[in-house]
Amino acid sequence: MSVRTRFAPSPTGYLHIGGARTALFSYLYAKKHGGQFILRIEDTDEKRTVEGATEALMDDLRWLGIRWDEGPDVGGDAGPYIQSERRELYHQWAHWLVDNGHAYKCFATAEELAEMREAQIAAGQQPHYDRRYRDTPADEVAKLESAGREYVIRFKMPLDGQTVVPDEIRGDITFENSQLTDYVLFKSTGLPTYHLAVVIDDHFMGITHITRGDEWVNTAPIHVNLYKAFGWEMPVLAHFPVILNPSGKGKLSKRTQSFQDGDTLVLVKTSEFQENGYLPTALVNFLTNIGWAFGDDVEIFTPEESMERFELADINPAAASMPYSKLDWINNQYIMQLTPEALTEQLMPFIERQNLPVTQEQIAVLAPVVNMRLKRLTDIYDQLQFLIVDETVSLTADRLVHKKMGPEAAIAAFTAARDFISDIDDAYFTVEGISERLRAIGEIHTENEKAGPFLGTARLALTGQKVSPPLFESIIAMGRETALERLDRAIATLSG
RNA sequence: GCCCCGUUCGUCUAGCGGCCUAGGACGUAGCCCUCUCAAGGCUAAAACACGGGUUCGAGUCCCGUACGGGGCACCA
Repeated sequence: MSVRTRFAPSPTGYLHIGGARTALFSYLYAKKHGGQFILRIEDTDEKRTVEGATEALMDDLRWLGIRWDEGPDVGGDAGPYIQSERRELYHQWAHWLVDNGHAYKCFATAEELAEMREAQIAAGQQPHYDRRYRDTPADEVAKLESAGREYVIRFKMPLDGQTVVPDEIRGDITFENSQLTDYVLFKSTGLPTYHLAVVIDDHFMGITHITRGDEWVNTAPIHVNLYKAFGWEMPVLAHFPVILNPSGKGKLSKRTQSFQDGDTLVLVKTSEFQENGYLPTALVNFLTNIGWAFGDDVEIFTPEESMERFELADINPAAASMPYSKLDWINNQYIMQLTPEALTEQLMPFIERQNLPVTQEQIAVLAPVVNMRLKRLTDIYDQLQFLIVDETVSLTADRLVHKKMGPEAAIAAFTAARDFISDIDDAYFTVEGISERLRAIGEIHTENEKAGPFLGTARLALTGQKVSPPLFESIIAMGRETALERLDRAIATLSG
């Protein structure tokens, strides 16, 4: 039988980075075995369902390159893939459980339950449902029902003994049944709770491996007992460790927090990563490295490569925090792998978004030399600074004179450079065409015949910055006119 | 509080009883390269939470303690 896994988010907002990793691991595992990866939307909580969230979730998954074989948009033989469209099925099986003695109707009202909890707490007990309707006689139930009383359907959990949850990552986890109670399977609203829906859907969708975050470990005994009650074969279970805040304190927040630099940044929805200049390929690589390792000391790899080795049993069960600085490094590695053309293409939307006065041609000139300077695509803004604002206007003479050159030599060098750039043919106004000569000019006019000092002041004169992208590329990017204008200004400043 | 899970450099991890004087990566520091900044190369500092067992031998197995995380809804 082929492996089938699923990712089953609730449509309550954007894809959380932890959810993205859960989806990714599930996807990798299915694909490693040539199986299917299914997307299912769990919208049984009407109050929390957010309009448009399903589309947003799918967009985020697509952006990451995670493709599902069956799902709400593409369909499939086991559909529908949205739980709210499967009400009949849940209703039918919930009542099957009641009819077969595995579940019962509970007529307790919310106030009644609240009262019960208060009393338990006052008595120093753990608050828990006291199974008050578990053994209500059939005629009594019928009476309550015909009186129009609302009810939920609760599962008859075993009263004693143990339930063993076999987990692919952690091994067998044993729970004392006396610690558990009769959970609600079917709400008075006519919709199932997660526990009922997940078991029914996973069964009828032929899911072979249930993969999910480990916040579900404690409720897994319900699922195990439900499978037993239904007489269905239990899929393999794997609970992934949670991702912690960068500080290592607490679960990565679900709230959208503002993007901060350094260790404190906490990002949530995937599109936030996109907006902040991360490549999906890099993010996927990064995420795969949390809780799982490629092996052989390899850090950079494609999803296809990781698929060959990916095993659920190899996942590290310990919670991990997000190593964001490593994300930046990986992102930079992927940016450097891009061809200049591909990088230019990635960069242009960021230029357009900010409405910067920079052309695609200029980006293309700089792409090959700024790629290793970009941790994030948004770092391009810093690199482009000299094209966006002209800071050379505020330069003073003393800043344009290097101590190894002196004022005379500086003027001579700048003049030579100006004349050269002014006279050169268009065909030679290229990085190759100008670099050798400009370097030579620097060497001639400097004490120790090193080009460094002149190139440093030239950088300042031409970009207005002490730090800039490589000088020759910057000159070509700004164009002859701008370069001459700025050199003239420098010469005037030095002469004045 | 109760129940589950976890604990290797600051962080992500390798390690599945002897190959470990504990390996890699990020980050940090230094050096080299160099037109600045990067990138790249080299080097350095940096960890088996603690206490008991088991064993000829424990980072690796068992128990306890501490700490961390998760869960205790008609939410998922």
